[in-house]
Amino acid sequence: MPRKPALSAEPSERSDLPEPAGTPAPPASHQRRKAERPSELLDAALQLFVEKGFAATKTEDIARLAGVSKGTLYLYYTSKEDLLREVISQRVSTRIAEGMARAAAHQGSATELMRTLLVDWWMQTLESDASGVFKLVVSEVRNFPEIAELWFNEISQPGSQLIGGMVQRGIDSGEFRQVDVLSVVYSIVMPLVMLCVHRHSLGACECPGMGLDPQTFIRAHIDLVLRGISTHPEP
Amino acid sequence: MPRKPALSAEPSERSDLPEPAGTPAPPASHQRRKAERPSELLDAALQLFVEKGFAATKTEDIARLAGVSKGTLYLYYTSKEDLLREVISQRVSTRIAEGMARAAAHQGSATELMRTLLVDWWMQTLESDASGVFKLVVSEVRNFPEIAELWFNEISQPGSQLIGGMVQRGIDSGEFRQVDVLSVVYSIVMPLVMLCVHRHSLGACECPGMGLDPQTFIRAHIDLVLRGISTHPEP
Amino acid sequence: MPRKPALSAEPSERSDLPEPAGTPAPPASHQRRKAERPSELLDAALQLFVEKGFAATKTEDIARLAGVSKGTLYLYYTSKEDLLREVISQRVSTRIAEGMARAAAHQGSATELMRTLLVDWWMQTLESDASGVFKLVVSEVRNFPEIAELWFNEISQPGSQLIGGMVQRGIDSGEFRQVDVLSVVYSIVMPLVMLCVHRHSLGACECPGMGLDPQTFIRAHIDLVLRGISTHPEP
Amino acid sequence: MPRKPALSAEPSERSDLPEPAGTPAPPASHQRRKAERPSELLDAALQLFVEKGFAATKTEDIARLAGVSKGTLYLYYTSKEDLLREVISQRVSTRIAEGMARAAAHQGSATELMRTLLVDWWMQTLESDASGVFKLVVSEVRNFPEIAELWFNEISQPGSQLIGGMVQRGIDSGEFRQVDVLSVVYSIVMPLVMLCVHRHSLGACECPGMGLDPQTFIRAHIDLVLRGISTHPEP
DNA sequence: AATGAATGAGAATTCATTCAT
DNA sequence: TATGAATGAATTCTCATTCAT
Repeated sequence: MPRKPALSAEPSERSDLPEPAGTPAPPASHQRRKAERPSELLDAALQLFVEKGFAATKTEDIARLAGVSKGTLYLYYTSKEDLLREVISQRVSTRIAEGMARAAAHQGSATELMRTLLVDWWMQTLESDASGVFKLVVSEVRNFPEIAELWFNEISQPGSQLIGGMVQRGIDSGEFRQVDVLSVVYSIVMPLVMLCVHRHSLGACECPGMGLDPQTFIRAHIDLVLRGISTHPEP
Repeated sequence: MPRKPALSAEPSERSDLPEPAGTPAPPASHQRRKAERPSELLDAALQLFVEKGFAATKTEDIARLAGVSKGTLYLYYTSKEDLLREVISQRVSTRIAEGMARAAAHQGSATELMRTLLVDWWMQTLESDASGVFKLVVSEVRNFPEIAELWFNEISQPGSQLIGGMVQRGIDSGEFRQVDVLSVVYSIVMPLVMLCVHRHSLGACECPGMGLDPQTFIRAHIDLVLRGISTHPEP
Repeated sequence: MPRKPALSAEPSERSDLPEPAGTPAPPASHQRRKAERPSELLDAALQLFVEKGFAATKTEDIARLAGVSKGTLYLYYTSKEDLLREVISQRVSTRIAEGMARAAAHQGSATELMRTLLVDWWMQTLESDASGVFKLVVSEVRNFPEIAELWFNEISQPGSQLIGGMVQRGIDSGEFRQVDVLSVVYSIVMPLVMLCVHRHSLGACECPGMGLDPQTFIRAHIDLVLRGISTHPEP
Repeated sequence: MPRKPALSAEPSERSDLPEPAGTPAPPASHQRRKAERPSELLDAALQLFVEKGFAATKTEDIARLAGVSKGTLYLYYTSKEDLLREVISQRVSTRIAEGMARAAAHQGSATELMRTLLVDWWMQTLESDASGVFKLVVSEVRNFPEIAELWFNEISQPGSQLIGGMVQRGIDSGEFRQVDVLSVVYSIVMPLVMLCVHRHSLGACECPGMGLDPQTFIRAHIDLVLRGISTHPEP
């Protein structure tokens, strides 16, 4: 029933824009649409679920936002809940994989790795749609136990391993003190997760805001933690 | 038919009966009930709103949990949304006031003040029902702009002032470096807010959990920050 | 890029090429299929309508059961209701014609004719798909007045004439008493119709069943009636 | 929100008219209605299910026919299917019990008993709403296995026992030949069930009809069977 | 002719709110 | 005040039918 979405969350998605002449015609619109629908629906669903919450989102609005009719949604997903599941598991997993690849490829010091990787990764995440998933999960887990499972298996656990691995590397190399790894991971991650959550809740309101830009905050936060665990804190 | 205008949750609600002058008159049991109804309804509403979210909570469930009938709820609150408003503004404000009083009374160093006050306050908050309000606000602000207002005026702003004041005190006294106060406030608060949010979302699931107890985390987190801003970090 | 229209499983679909003149050209297998489509659709529709009822049957299921796609169904029938009409009028009429032919050809006594013809005819009907039509008509006439017309003109009336004719023959020959012909016809037919209906309703359930095989029942029933109207009942 | 004026199909319902003075007021309308609702809904549901079939009946129509709103139906029955179940088990069981009581009380011959009891019972059944249940069951069993169970346990089995008992009584007393009891039961019952089914399907159409009145048919049918199994058939 | 993606009217069910008691 | 039966707008999901390919 649900079509396996099958395509990336990547950009350059959906050009209704006229193709440069000479380019072979795009695949027959019928077929092309079919291939893109699932992803378009997922985008629409994510946006609305994050903004309004699952229960307050109408399937018809998702469909309209994706540019299709009510019925079409059910050609690709069996239910609103199915859509919720897919939205969550599709949008973060790939990002985690990317992070792991980058960490594995890194040559320099743990401190350096963390400073660049964490800042980059979280900045990109924060600015992408994926950041909304954090708010969504936080808001809805208790209503859908299945989400908790998804979260731990596909996101929390691999994520902890990724960051914990970097901390451990620093301990082993003598850069960091003999801290409790897991505790540090949470100290690092929680404010950043919160930043994502914030962006889609209070941060999305007219109101004052927290008065500093995210990049500055992320950088400062990472520095703070690194200084906290470093064996040679810079003055 | 004009709805009773959503009176406050305060006791001594509208006794048209003249109190016997001077006599404290222990309230008759059903009188007492009557006086407590609003608060019981608020407790029930908070619990369910936090657990299921606003849209997914049924007014009937709130009423049942508070031990009254559906209709009764509407004698005290004009609508489900009214209940949401009240729930949010009632449960955190008092706690903030307490914190400010305690901070004002403190004599010793800023470091000392922060270490004790923040740990105590957040531990108590985390363990009380009030912690749920954080999750509730995070989940629902975007649907109810009014909540954002409540939040900033009654919670965020006074809270920032409380903590920012302590940081500033430390800077003035030379205990802390010349850091950006607001940035530090956020570094302090965000993980703690997140802890509250977490407790009512992923933390409420069966799943592994974050592996460390809250008190330890709070203490470690405050220490980390203090070390980060201190002019004389302990080794 | 127009997708090759996903042709049916059949090869060499659709030859626009002129057939070699003069050659009788045994119908290409796909030609045969094409010719049989309507009948296959009717079979599928009958089966599902009888089993689930008209309203609860999905056109897509009919199409699938007939081995074609949803759209194809509409190339042969204008609507689901059209299919219902056709299903009813096609499957019983032929059987009635057969019965009339056989009755006309018969030489012996009315008793003998009825004993053989009725038993044979109803056994064959009961075991064929046609038996389902009785259940279908019974279940759906009230929703489709048109069906009532079909029923009376094409089935009920000719059928009554067929059986009534045999009874009258027996009265005329002195084999039967001066009974009311129509009344006898109904006494004969109703249990047999009921047998068909039963086969497709309660008789199709797991449950105990009526404990006697149809042939025995039919035989016994006919005997009972014949004995009832006979001028010389066998002891 | 306009209150449904709540008039039932019943006459003299809802008397805004002044009650005759001195008459004790009818039970509080609120309460009285609550007590009658389930039965009114069942009546409405039976009528529509029998006429249109389960799938083609709209819950809203049932509600309207019962004089209530859509939502009210769900205060009494959990679903349309629940209504179907109840409709079937409530309307025939009582009639069977009545029949059994009467049979048990009978003193005279089996022949006499059957002639009077069967004719009476089936005439009453045929003319009551209960007759519709037969059509309903026949049309819907295959979609709802649960109905088959209900049918066998609450209707078919006790019914067979009731009639079979009478036949057996006649055999024991020498009135009837040594026939196969069950077979006779079916010969008796099937045309009568069919009569009920017929009344709510083809019999409800404008069309010619079967040309004889039910009472005559029932009488003739019973006579026919009795003559068929009697040891001393009257000429 | 055949396909199957898309549509949208329609049906079952839920739930905030009202109001007679 | 308190109750809970009743309401009906709103929401999810289905399915007959259409139509571009």
